[in-house]
Amino acid sequence: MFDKKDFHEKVLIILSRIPIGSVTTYGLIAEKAGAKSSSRQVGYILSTLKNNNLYPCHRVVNRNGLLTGKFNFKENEMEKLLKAEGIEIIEDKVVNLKEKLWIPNL
DNA sequence: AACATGACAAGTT
DNA sequence: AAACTTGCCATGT
Repeated sequence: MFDKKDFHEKVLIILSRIPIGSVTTYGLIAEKAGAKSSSRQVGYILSTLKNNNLYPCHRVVNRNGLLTGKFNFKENEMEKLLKAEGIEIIEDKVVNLKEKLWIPNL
């Protein structure tokens, strides 16, 4: 039984634990937060955070490694932040995603 | 209250 | 392999 508040909370917790230099996906976060099929809501939550800079929103990409949320940032802020952490981006996609991917664990 | 939309993902064609 | 379809569910109109 997961109510939306729990889900939201867990997402934030997981989000705050993404290591520098790694990325993770909406689906993985959703799964660890207890609602495997709610990956969409994860993105929605991030958008409501409005890039507080309190959470590393830029380290979340879709399962393809594509920077789907980049338009929520200033121009190419997202890409810049990731590159600054050593993540290579080509054509808005994370290069070698498998290596950079961080699997959330509680 | 009903309907459309979205920072996704998995399955089918 | 790429395009299309379906499931999902909180938010906004």
